Amino acid sequence: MKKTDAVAALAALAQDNRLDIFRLLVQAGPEGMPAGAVAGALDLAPNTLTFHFDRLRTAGLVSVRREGRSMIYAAQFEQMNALLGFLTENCCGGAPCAPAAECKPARKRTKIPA
Amino acid sequence: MKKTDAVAALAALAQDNRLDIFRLLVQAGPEGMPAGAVAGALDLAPNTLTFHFDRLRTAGLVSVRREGRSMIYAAQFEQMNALLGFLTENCCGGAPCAPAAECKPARKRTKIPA
DNA sequence: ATGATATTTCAGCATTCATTGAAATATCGA
DNA sequence: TCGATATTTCAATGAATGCTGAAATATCAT
Repeated sequence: MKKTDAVAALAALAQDNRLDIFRLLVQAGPEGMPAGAVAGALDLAPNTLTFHFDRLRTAGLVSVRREGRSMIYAAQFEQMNALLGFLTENCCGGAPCAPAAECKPARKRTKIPA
Repeated sequence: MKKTDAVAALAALAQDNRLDIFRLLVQAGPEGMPAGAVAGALDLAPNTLTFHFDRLRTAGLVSVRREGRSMIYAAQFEQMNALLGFLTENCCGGAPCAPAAECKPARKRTKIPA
């Protein structure tokens, strides 16, 4: 990851609502969740939400896909891992001191038992 | 670490010059380095530098101490580790997936051989 | 096609941010 | 004390940010 990307990702996460949004998506897993659900969960105006999604997407932290009339947003775990890697790689003047932090959710969740 | 602190730390790092400054301090180790040395290394105006140091300090990412007429700034590794912890703790919906990333530089470096 | 649902686009506004220049403060050496 | 060095403070300015409201677009059900 280049410094520019790191700054973009950090800036994207450095805002109350966006950090909430991202954490929600991270917890939702790789399948993501529709914009409306996020709006409901965090009580945000839909246009405000679009604005923040855009910033997260530009930073490569989330992806979108359309599903019917819903837009499904999902966290991009690889980008988050790259950011963690970038932050730790400059640690301790090159001496290996930090294990690379990573988050590898299961690709697809088999149906959750009720 | 509370969300507020995380946002503050992320915002502090989400800027070109400050990310450079912080990385430089991280590489300098816990003993830190004088403001002037940072200014020289990154070619920044001294007042601009003070502005950024302030932001980093408010976010708890650096500390200062006076030494003669120099102000020695040092990275606060614990705060950085707390931030990494915060980012990974919300990973994977609570499932343990990421080892806590940490950076623990030696407290004091014994004289470096020439 | 029509109306309803889901989301985005656009214009505007107050706030915050990063930088600059000039002046102030603190410490050291002679 | 005087001058030099190191850093901070203050005021000003242009740019970016986050939010709001109104209108546009896309999809679905009938």
